[in-house]
Amino acid sequence: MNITKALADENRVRALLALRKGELCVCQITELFGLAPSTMSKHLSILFQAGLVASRKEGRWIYYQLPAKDAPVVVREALDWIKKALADNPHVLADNQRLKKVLKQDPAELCKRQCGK
Amino acid sequence: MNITKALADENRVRALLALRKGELCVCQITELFGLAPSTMSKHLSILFQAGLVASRKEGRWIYYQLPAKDAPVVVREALDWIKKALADNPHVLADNQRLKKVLKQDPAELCKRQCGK
DNA sequence: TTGTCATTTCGCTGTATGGCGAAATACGGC
DNA sequence: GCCGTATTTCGCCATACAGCGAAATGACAA
Repeated sequence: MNITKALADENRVRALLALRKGELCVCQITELFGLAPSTMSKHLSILFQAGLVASRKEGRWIYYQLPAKDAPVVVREALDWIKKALADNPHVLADNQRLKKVLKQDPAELCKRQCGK
Repeated sequence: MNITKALADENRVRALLALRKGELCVCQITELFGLAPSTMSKHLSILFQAGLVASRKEGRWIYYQLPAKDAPVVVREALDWIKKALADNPHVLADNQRLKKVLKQDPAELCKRQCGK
């Protein structure tokens, strides 16, 4: 039930799909969706509690990523389903495009800009 | 997204699992969960709009059932996932027991009792 | 047609949740 | 230690949604 509730919000699902290509720092995800850092943080925490993402600390940055292969079957199948179900969703496709641009920027500068807001 | 939202509510998921063994009339499902008929009706309508259940009219009764084999892949996989993920959920197991008792009763009498309330 | 009964729709209430900004926390650099 | 910065937590507001009962709808029976 944790999982289904976590998947009920569009932004959270889109965040999961954005992580397909590899881990992202919080400020990158925040930039990608244009939400407030506090909002994105809460979303990520909900995904984390559901076991749908893992996180890794590196200095001041926290990177979120999809869980490893040894994650529970239920989790992996949920993620597989989400990917298949929404791969051609227009929002997700647009996210892919915007993600490329975000990745081209220096994470440090992204973060600084967001703190300035 | 319709689907994930529909699966976000515990009563709706449990209703889906209750339909595994075969179709049920609205009053049977209502009896099973002890909710008001109007509440159960809304839940079923949400599941229906997500394509997660089908319905069949027989006289005054409306029977809900899991969708047929020709349902979209996304729907079938979502249902498979739900079944696997919650098969050993205590609520679901208890539902199974209560469902047996409900099925032993005459549907007509169930309905009559609920309207009386 | 009138009545009865199963289901849905409507109007309402209380709670859950997404959103933000401000304050708190955590961590590297000075 | 103290400052700057990334992230989270907290307090608040607006909206979404589950729940109910009452009224509306649809369908058989008399």
